[in-house]
Amino acid sequence: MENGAIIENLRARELIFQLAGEEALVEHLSTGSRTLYCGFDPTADSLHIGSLVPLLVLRRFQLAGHKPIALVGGATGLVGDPSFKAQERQLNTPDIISAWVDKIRDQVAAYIDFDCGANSALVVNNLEWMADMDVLSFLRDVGKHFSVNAMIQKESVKQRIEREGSGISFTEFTYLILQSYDFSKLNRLYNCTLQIGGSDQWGNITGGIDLTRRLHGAQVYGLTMPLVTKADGAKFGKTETGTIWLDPARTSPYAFYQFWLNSADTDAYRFLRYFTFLEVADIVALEAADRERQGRPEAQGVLATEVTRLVHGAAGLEAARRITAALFSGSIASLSESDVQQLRLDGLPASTLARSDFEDGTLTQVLTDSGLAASGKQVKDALGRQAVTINGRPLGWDDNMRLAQCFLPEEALFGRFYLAKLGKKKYHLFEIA
RNA sequence: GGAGGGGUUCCCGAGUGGCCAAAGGGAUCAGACUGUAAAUCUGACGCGUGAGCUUCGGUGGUUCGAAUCCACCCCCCUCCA
Repeated sequence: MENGAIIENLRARELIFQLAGEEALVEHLSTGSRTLYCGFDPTADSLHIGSLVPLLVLRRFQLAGHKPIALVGGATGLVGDPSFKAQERQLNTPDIISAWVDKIRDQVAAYIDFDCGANSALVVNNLEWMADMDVLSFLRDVGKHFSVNAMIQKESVKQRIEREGSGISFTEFTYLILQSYDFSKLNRLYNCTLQIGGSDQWGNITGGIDLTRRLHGAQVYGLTMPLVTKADGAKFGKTETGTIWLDPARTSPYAFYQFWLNSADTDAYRFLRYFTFLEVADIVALEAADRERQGRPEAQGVLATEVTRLVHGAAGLEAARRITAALFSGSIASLSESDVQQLRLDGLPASTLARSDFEDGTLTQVLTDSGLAASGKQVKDALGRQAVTINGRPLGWDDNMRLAQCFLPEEALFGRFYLAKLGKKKYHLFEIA
């Protein structure tokens, strides 16, 4: 791809929300290989799929011949970004943040290429330059360039300032300045001239553009991507089981695959643009083909396949599909013993029980403890609707107290496995020790 | 430091002595319908199979009885100094 075609490409993928310095930026990108960055703050020990969009855009830029820098916010994570947050955030300890930084650095590194010559990627931590800055230098050399009048006008903090019942601490208010300083610093260190981020980062990015000009007289640019939304208005990236994380220890490849497979029709094509490297023309063709056909569209399957491979690799995808095939084909009985064991290794939720555990206790207890159900009430509700099965046999309300009859020895797969199912989509494998 | 407003179950938000496990909405879960969709309808939605148990910032108190009243404390917001 030509250096400059990247903007056109991103536009076709609907990945551009706002551009700072549009024409100049296109010109800038067309005339050489540039350095750009995106920041990722450690707010947990893993990124979630919301961060995938900017991460992949970094890679898109790299594929177009530009040099990406992934910045991990070891310093900014200590402060907390107030942008569009309704409430002040709880501060985490430096120890915790530092541990998170390590994990996120590794995670981020998987999406960009560190060994491709001149435009090899970099990962940096803003603690490198923020740690030794003293308060007075900060206030005199950096803070002096910011107008509080302008800062309180930022849309990102407006609700915190104007809304009755909320507020903002000086700490979080200062976040904008820290992130702005990052940009100017990267501009100095690596001649970084573009910052990208989610649309919520617009205020922080323009702050950095202004500061870089004031500090170094350099013209730099910004680009934001749209916030990922869902057709039904629910928050993207969350499911009943919680957030969809990139870390396979937190969200198994199977769960990850299922998440994408369950995308709404109206979202699937947009997500294909956002989260895959498929050509836009191919996505358009797929959409047209799906429209022609009756029944289930192919888009979700393609989406799940592509994104799972991207994040969890071919092996992760393989595992996810294997489980999906086994569970949704209804042919659990046809699985071999090693298949069943493989399911467990592949990330199907599982736990080990002893026969003696069935002597007393209740089914609701067992299913709740296993994590299959959130509460006994849920199990109770499902039992009343024939929505709980073990190895394919539906259980009723009467079975709740008779645990041993739910797990009959003769019904065990290979003498020791029970696959419990709650509703249509939730499974848990029990192995008898 | 002063004056005022506020902290309710995942979120928003009603509730000012018993009828309150706490309205309503959202989110979520399950069932029907389907395509492992959407929309719609139904049910659940603090915990417990159950009797029952534990909740309304915290601690004490008043009362037969408190989310509701009182005292003190903690936290948040607004204005003043």
